[in-house]
Amino acid sequence: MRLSTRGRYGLRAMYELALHYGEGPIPLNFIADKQMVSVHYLEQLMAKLRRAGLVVSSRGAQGGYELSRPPEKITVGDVVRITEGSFDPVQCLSNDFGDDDCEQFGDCVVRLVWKRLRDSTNEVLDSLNLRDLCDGTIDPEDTLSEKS
Amino acid sequence: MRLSTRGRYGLRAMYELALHYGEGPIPLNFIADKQMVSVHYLEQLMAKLRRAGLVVSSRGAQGGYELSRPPEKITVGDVVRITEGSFDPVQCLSNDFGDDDCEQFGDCVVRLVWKRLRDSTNEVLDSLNLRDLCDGTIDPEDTLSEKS
DNA sequence: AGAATCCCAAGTAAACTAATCGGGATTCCT
DNA sequence: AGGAATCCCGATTAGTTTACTTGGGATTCT
Repeated sequence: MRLSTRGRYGLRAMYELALHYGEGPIPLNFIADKQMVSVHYLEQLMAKLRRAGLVVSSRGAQGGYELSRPPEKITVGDVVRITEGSFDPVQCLSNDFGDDDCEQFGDCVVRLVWKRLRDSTNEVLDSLNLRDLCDGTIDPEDTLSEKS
Repeated sequence: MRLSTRGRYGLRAMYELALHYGEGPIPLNFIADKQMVSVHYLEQLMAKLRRAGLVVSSRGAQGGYELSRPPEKITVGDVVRITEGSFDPVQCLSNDFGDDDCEQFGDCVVRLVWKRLRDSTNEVLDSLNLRDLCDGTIDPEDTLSEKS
């Protein structure tokens, strides 16, 4: 249950883009410098995020990446689901898994456990958006912050 | 963010032991048959659980494994943390990670996200014990069941 | 004695991770 | 027009992890 660098770098990159939202395209080498990651590796992550429609890119000099919509419209879950893959802890929770693929699909007790785990993961990560990260108002103690 | 077979088989094995709690030692081949897993592979998982004190073993004929305490005293989190490893999604959340190991340790925004993720994971998995699994009273819709 | 079981350590094929490498296609700026 | 800056794409690779398998030894019951 460890996040890969894809999810970590991906979110950090998106956080950086959120900080500079509205300032035009930000080149990857700017982000790479801040994070000590190779531009090439970041490119792979950004390609995924671009195909998913979370960022738009402009090529050529003065080009770069920017968020496709305002930071408050992009949740942490949006980002991590793309870069890291879905949160389904087990295969039998994914959409393309049929009843026939596991003989005890219907009444599998442990499956309910993994379902809860997935749901709570989605809930936590979707309760935070990129604006929240920029504002720095996340309470480290709260698990699920109630936004008043 | 996918669970390995260790966490899945481990919990299923413990669920099986919980179902037969009080009936004396259950041999591994009984569990292996039900789960279509090799006895040898299960042995590796049970070794971890035994070293962690969650099960006790008896050797020789008529031997096997049994829970070291009643099912309601063992949470799903207890089991999965042992077989799967801790839930720290990133290294900088683990105990042996010092402030010096990451220059922005103190005021790292994304780290707060991963912290929340870890806390909610622990919360969900510790809210269920092996007795709950046996009772079959888990509501598939609830993320965190309130036991009344 | 012999069967059933747990115990331990090593080996292994396949997949995955985290990159790196090399080059091509656009676009801006002068 | 030329050159620099940038994104874009696909291949390769070293290292790690996963999910086992193999082979045997120790203990206990009958």
